[in-house]
Amino acid sequence: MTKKDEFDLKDFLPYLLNQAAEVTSREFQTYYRRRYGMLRTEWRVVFHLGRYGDMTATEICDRSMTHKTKVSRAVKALEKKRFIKRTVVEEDKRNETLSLTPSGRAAFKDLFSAARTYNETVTRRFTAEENDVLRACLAKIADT
Amino acid sequence: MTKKDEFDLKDFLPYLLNQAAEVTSREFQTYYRRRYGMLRTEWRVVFHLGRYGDMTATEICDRSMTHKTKVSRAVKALEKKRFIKRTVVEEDKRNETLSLTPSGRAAFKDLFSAARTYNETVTRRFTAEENDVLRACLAKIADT
DNA sequence: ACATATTAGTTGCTTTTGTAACTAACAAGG
DNA sequence: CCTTGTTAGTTACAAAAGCAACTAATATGT
Repeated sequence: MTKKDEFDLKDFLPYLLNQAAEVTSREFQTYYRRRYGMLRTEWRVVFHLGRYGDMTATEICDRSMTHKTKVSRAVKALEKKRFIKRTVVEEDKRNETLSLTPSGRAAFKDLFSAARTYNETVTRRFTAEENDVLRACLAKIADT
Repeated sequence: MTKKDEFDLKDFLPYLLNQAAEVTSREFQTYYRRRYGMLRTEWRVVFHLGRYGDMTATEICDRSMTHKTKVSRAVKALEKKRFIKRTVVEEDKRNETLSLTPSGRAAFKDLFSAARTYNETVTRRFTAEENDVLRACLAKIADT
């Protein structure tokens, strides 16, 4: 496949990954954008809080490998839209615990199920084994 | 893997794809950035011209699914850096054929081989079959 | 021939991101 | 205590991307 002189964009992983990521992101973003006016990082923050429970911005940064300024801005925007609230941690006032408001929780539930549905439509295009290989490879590439 | 209530970011393809794309792009961009001060779209334009021969901006847009403003700006930047030149097509003066200058060609050669090398280091982490499945899945997702 | 539509490419303006410098709270050693 | 260092998070400024309106050349229908 990677014969010396035939090396091609179709073989080049950074390119392939970008194209695939772009397509799926664009498709899924219509949900959180249209319905809730969220940006990608905002949706990611909401997902973390909804799926894994309250946590600080730094924890979200670590778990999702997202830069803190991105998360900081997402948190600010989500707060303004009343999807999340912050609580300063008394024991260490540098930390703020983030948690979903009722409407944040409702948005999460909706988007969570939309995410699962969307994911299934993509997943259905491949065999079980292909899906396993795909996810394993992606995970391995991602945590370098 | 996708049991109803265990649905997780590790299963969500848009997320996995983004993380993996981000990692590889970041790693590879050090080459074209440091060595030639190129941006991603600029490198992509150079790759197209070097690998597939002279073509117009629109052809590059179509082949790489990149928006024309991005390509337009990349072309402008590459021209300023003397990596490419434009030639208005006499038969239809709306078109301009893009082609690499000697130094553009040199940069392409260098980056092309860096790309192949980088790609091999990623590829080596998987079996031949895994690589086939991975690329096939990504290609299928990308052309939707 | 002429009004209308299409195509290639650019530009201006806005939104988003990246980088680095900053504040505030805490920790730890002398 | 008090200097020094670290950690959480923000903000200011610059780089990049997206979108929509634009010019210029050509094609098309009447």
